[in-house]
Amino acid sequence: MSKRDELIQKAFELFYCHGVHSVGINQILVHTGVAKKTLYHHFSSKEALLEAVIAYRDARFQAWLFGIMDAEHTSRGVIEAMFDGLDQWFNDQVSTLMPFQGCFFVKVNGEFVQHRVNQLCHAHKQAILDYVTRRLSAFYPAEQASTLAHQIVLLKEGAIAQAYLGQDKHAAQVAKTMALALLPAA
Amino acid sequence: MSKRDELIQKAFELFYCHGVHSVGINQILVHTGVAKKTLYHHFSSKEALLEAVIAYRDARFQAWLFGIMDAEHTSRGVIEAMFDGLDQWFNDQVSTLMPFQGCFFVKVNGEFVQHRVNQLCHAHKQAILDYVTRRLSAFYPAEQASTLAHQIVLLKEGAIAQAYLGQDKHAAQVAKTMALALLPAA
DNA sequence: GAAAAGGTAGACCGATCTGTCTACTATTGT
DNA sequence: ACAATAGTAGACAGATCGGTCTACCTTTTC
Repeated sequence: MSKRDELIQKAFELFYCHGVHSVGINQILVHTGVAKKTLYHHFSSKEALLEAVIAYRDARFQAWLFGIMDAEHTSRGVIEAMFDGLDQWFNDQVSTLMPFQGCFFVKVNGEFVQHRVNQLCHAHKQAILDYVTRRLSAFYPAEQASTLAHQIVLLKEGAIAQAYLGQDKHAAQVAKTMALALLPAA
Repeated sequence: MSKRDELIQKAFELFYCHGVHSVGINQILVHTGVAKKTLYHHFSSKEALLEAVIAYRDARFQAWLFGIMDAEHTSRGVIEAMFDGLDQWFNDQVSTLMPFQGCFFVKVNGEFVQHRVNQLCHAHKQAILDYVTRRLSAFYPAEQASTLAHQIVLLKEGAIAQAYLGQDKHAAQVAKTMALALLPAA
């Protein structure tokens, strides 16, 4: 793994756990053993590093989530896979994600206002909404698929919030029950 | 309004908008016109101020939310009032709260880890869960009321997340529809 | 009318922050 | 072989951070 990737990986871990503004550049350097010059060779600023971290997490998260949903080919299967995946994430059974500490994008978004970072975080959520909408469009008319997708991503966000701040490790199952009830009885 | 309350009020506004770690003590002093000595006369540290801010927001938010729900005396009425209230909040029609910028407690919680403020933020969410559970207990058996309450607060958190980061100003209505569908047809 | 409490302005301290820079070394591609 | 690239250690600059302190003023209360 290149020094660049090491920096992104470790910066993500620290940002995810402690928050962006609480973690200094020097902390990242100590934890990686990388020289400061090297960091600023790859990234023009802490903010540039943060953007790379966001892109990294976005790619990882989408690969994981869409990966388990792609394997399903019924509307019920797609939704079940999604919330079963969340349940595994909440209970730290997904090695490719880090130990669950809420949604990285929600956390980062909360530390900035009217900033490019906010657009990137929103784009991540939009990509998931678009994916769910597209998958449901295979089973329902466009308008119904869109409505359902909005409901399901709302349940997903609610489950993440409840699992983290609400400390409810069963939140994914609660959300799953509600999500499946939304699907028309075939 | 006492200087102490002015500090709490303005600190909340700045923390809510920019995040706790992004806002310095000196910024709060400039925006209030209060002397630094006065701040440290009322609060032993920035952290003590933050705890007072959390207590302030907690009291304000609960007074608002429980106020509109207390007026209802049917299960449907209670739930409708809750999500109608959220809808007004998301669309900046609640003067006692500040312009909507997501959940303050979710944001603050995300900036700390294994810290006293995490407990305080969790306590806020727990208080809301307890209130909803208690209100529903008037209409349903204890176990059913508890299950319903968990579902309802999950929908509430999902709505807040979608309204803020998802930029969906209709999220409360989406959640409301799902919430009402959970109630047994009387 | 004296004491106590609450207030102001702002200098100051030590720590930490992001980011720059010098000087040097190792690797790699052509 | 040589130039470009990637790397090291760490001093340094300038700004900002939370927090302390001196010196002085105003209001309230007994």
